[in-house]
Amino acid sequence: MAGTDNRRALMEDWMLPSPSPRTLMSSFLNEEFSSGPFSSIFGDNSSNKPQDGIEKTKTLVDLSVEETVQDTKAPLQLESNLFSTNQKSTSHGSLAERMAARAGFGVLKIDTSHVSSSAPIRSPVTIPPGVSPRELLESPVFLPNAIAQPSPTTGKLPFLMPNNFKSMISSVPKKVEDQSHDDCAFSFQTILRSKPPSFSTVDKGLGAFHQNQSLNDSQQELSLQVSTTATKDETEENLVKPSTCDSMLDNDHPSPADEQVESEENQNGEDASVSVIAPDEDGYNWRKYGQKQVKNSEHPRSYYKCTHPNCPVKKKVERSQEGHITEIVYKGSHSHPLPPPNRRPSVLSSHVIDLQADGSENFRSKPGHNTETSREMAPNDHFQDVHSVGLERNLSGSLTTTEIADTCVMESQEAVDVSPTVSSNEKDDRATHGTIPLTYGRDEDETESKRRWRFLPLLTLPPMPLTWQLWHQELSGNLRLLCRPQVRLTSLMMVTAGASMGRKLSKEIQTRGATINALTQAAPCASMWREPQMISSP
DNA sequence: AGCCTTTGACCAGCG
DNA sequence: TCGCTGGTCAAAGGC
Repeated sequence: MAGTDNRRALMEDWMLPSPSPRTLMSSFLNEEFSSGPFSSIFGDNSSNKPQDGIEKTKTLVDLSVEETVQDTKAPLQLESNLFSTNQKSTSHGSLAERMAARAGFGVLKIDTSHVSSSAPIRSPVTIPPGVSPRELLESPVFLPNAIAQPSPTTGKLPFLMPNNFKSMISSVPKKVEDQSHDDCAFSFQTILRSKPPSFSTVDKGLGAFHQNQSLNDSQQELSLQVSTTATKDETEENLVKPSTCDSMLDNDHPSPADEQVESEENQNGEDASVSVIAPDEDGYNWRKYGQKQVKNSEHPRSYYKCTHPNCPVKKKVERSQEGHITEIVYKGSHSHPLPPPNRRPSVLSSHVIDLQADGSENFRSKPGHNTETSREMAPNDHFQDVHSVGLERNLSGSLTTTEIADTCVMESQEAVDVSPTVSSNEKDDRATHGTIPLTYGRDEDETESKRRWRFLPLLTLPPMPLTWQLWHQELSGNLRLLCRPQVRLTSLMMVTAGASMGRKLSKEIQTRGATINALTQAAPCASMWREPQMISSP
């Protein structure tokens, strides 16, 4: 990985007024998001339930849809696709429409030449037609109810990215054709994801977001999230089913149900944001204490307990043979805050990237929603869910289009100070969790940590600095990655690589929580990747 | 050494 | 009471 200096240099470069891409994106996003009714997309989930009294929450994630991935031929058409997609995927389009469109798969290419003056940047991400950028942005993580999709590959998605960012990743399933490419050739395709039902409120809130970006953003975000939240069942269990996403994403998905999702919950019910996270990666530490083949299920059910002392939370996870999570059920509420990312055992820690400082779990969410359940339920978690986890939340649910559209600028501070009401402890906690967005190095000093990071719009958004999680790996070596910058830009990407490279990357990602840098190095072809822009805080 | 996973056995609820 | 089923325990082993 490039040293910090290098990184910085890159960042600076990035900061150079070469906004074209960004501008495009912004305008694009603005248009897209501002105009479109989110509610339609997300559906109503606005129901907020107090989670406190809930003992069990069931989040159902339907991931059946997988992203429709175009073949790798179009791998580099990311930006263009996005744009094209936009057109098609106006926010107005119904899901069905989008899906239908998707079936058509015509990938448009965008002429990026004007986007980025610098070299021939090929956009790594390809978005299938019919898919709106919004969808992309709304990665599974955003699924309302915690629909998170875990990574089929590992079964566990680190949702948090520990140190560096908190990026959580959700996974997205999808099928991709096998195409083996040179190791060097990586293409990213964005994966589509379903939208969570619950984002309606978000939509409404978006406008507001745009208007207020500043400090209040975080708060707004919170409120939005809260409102959006979710959908928790009255039931006490949270069931997460991946199928939704899958279905949305791809029809072809071979796997049965699919992929799992993760749910993060907010106590507030933000499920939405909830991102769909891999169950294992909800940020909490879990210990498997049993596995059983249940009668009416094709998949074995695994039983997990939260490893925190005295924490009664348990979860049941069903995975397909492929390792995809088909259902996640959380029971109980956490009696403790999310563990700091760096403390998290294996899974979490493994995700940590060298560069990362403290990640947030957000992405951790995984469990969703954090478990939504857990969050929802656990009083203590509230905060975390909403705030500290902040990141998670932000990413997942809260990320409104606004953020994205508006250059996605986040301040770490903002992230931290999501709410004035947050106690210092909570703040600390969040910080620990990595709620603070985009901090690159653990070592970073405050000054640095206080800097703002500017994220480029999704299309232009350079994956590099972002932490990506491996969602799934195809036999061919293709990787599905989920990226959730704190900004909430959640995106799924497909990396097309030769089998050998794919394995290599996969390992890297799984064991270390690959950073974009790592990917970049591995895939020189992905010249498009750029680090996010970091700007000094005012 | 500690933590986690695996896995067969055990327990409890229900019809 | 019995059998089925889901959930949990706990020993063994791995990392």
